[in-house]
Amino acid sequence: MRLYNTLTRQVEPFAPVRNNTVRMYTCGLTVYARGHIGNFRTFVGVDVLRRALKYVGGFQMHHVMNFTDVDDKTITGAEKAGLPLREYTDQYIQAFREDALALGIEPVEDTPRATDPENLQAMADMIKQLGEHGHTYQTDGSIYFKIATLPTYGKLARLDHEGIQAGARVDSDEYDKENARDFVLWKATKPGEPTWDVGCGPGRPGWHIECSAMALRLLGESPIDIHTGGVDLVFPHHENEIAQSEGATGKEFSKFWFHIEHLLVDNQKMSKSVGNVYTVQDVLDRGFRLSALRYILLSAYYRKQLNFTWVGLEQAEESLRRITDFLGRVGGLSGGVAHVEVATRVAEAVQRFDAALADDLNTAAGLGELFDLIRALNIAMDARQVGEADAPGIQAAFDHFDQVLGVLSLRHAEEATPPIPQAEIDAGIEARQDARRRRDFAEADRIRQELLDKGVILEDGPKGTRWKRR
RNA sequence: GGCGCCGUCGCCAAGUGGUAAGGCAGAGGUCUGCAAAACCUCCAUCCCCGGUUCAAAUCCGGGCGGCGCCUCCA
Repeated sequence: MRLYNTLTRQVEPFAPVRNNTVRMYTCGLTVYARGHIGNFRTFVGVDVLRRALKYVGGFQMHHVMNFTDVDDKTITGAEKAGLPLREYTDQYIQAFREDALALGIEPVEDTPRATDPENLQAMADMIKQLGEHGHTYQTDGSIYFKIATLPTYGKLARLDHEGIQAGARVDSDEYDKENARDFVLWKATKPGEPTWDVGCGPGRPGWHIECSAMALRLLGESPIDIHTGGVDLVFPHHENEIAQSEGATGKEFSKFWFHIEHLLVDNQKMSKSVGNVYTVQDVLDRGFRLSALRYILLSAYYRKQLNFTWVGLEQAEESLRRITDFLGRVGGLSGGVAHVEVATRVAEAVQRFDAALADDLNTAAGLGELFDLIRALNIAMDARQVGEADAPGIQAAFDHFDQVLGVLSLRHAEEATPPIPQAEIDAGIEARQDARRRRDFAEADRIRQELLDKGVILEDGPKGTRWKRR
């Protein structure tokens, strides 16, 4: 398996440093609001990485994804809502879990929260360690990381430090720093803010320290194998995580840095001021299924910006329909022996699919292989060169594709939920069959239209009539 | 201002030196009570201009256009 590494700006062969288990950390959501579809591009992208490592690479996973449940936004939000911080962030964590599930994102092994006592303790320990190594200083009860003490600072982002220093838009925090590039590890208590005293003086953690501390606490000794997140985290977040972790341990923090490009809406980054922020719920409200959203996210290379449009969602619906229709056709095969040619063609497709995914997660090329196989098998089925005995092998191949893509099973679950009671559909199909036998086609068409209006499409095939969701 | 990415058919999107995958949409046909689905056929020379090469969408230079990062941010 080969992956692009932001640290080296190159595609490199990947293997876990320790044994067969990949130790991976993902910077999760800051839970001050419901996650938007841009957030979920990242999380679906990470999910595909995770699945590819498991099902193509054959590795085990120890995957940590955190929730940032304390920062300026969560504190302000909780205050506005009149809720305790923990209670306020709970609701968005819950919402994230629901959205993630609905998008077919596999649960990860650990989902720590910054304010869990053991994590705050780990942060304090790391800050102490940094102090012992001479990387910190204090001002007014806050503790800062002194970048000048770490010569390798900037190796990930490769930014022009002089430029940062001279820039007018540097951190406008009220906290005093010796140097604009320095960043805060622990913020001294301010009136009305939540505060913890775990050995760094009363206060709350800076943003970056939580990820360093939780990653090493849960994944063990560095280097970990992969650290992931959205591109916008490269600087300063990930750069600072490296500074903290490597400053504290003296060892490399992570072998691979994996970043997912932004989802754009209307060709722009989503932002509240532009008014182009959509949530998972918004997609549902427009009558789309989340399998279509996941499909869109899968249809482009993760390192390229992806422009989200509603037209694109419609196209994704249709593409997905082609796959599920094909699978339905395979499921309806009857009679006939197994064909060697079919098995060979299927094996070829699986092999190519895996190769595409192993090549830095080329899901678009993988989908291309999948559709090529569909065409080939459709032609073969028309020529009656595919038998019922071939079906399990074909099914197994698509199950494999979907272990990585995670979109067909999602679609299946959606399809299985009828828009109207199953009995009503069955009754309609039955009544229509009667009408057709009587050659009362007007009545047959009326019934079909009636069901269509209720969101059920009927299709007549050799094995009778089947239905699917509109 | 600094750094970086991108520009491939109407739309989406692979391909990064050997003569343009795939999906959606569209046109014609086969099949069907009619549909739907499926199948067949058709549908691009890769933003522009130079250069390197036997050979470039793919490499180099210069334009034009879009986006992102440099500040909280997926």
